[in-house]
Amino acid sequence: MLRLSKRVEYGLVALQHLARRGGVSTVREMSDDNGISYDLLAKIMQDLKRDGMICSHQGVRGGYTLILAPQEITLTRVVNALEKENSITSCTSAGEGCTREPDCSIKDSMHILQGTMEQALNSVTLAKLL
Amino acid sequence: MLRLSKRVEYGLVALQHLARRGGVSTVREMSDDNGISYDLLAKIMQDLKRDGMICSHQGVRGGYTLILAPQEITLTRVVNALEKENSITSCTSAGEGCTREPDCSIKDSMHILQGTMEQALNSVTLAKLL
DNA sequence: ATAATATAGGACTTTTGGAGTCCGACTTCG
DNA sequence: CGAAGTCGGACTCCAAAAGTCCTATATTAT
Repeated sequence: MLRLSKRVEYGLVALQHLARRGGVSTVREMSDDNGISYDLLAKIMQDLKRDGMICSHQGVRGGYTLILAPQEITLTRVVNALEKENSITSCTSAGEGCTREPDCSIKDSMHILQGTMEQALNSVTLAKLL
Repeated sequence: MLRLSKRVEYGLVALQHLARRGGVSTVREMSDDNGISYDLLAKIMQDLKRDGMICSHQGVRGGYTLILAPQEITLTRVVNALEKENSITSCTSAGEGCTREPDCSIKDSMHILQGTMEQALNSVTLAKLL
């Protein structure tokens, strides 16, 4: 369907929340404010933290904080942080590879397309979503 | 996963086949040559025909023919012909609508993103895949 | 100390859409 | 007529996404 996953969608909502308010926000606060499953968002925040765009503080008065400038956070980065695969076809996936080998007729074309898409995702930053 | 569906992938392979060879090709010929399920490709060709980019001839010596110039066939058009939905999020879908209404904070942003993606898909034509 | 609040994360179930199959009908040419 | 095509509905199957549940660990306020 060529659709962003809910994980990415929720991740963007949360990042937007952090950027707009500044400082520390808890998962509970963000999930309640935006009608997102708490458990699901909690996992997403962990992934975003692993990437390094936010940091966490455990315990009472804890939560998450944005540590990169919104201009620095591209959609490509968010997608890569929250999804295992992001290749446009199996042809362009390192893990899978083209099933029509060795005579796949569109492999080269798909690599070009892959680049075009990544360029599009790269042109969108969190700053543009505020 | 932000991946093109197999329907679109197979559709592109078939369109490329038609463009390269010219004239009439049967589904059997295209499916055998490219290792694609016959039944699946048959449905795809019907959808491409409904769109108007190819025409069909039934009966013996029948098959499909490309009736538009490769430069005229954009990826957007192929995707629209082969997939019911192509909106980047439910927010940007006419049929679904945003579930975080009426206070969805990313709806506007997603429409911008939607435009960016369509622009990327529009920049790729069948002519570039030959 | 301890209770409350928060993240960390494994394991699981449910839901959904894509992918693929099967079968019967209709059409056309030789 | 019969072979070779497209046409199209109605399925099954499967993997990935989406969502849930539960326990552990860390931190702070009292």
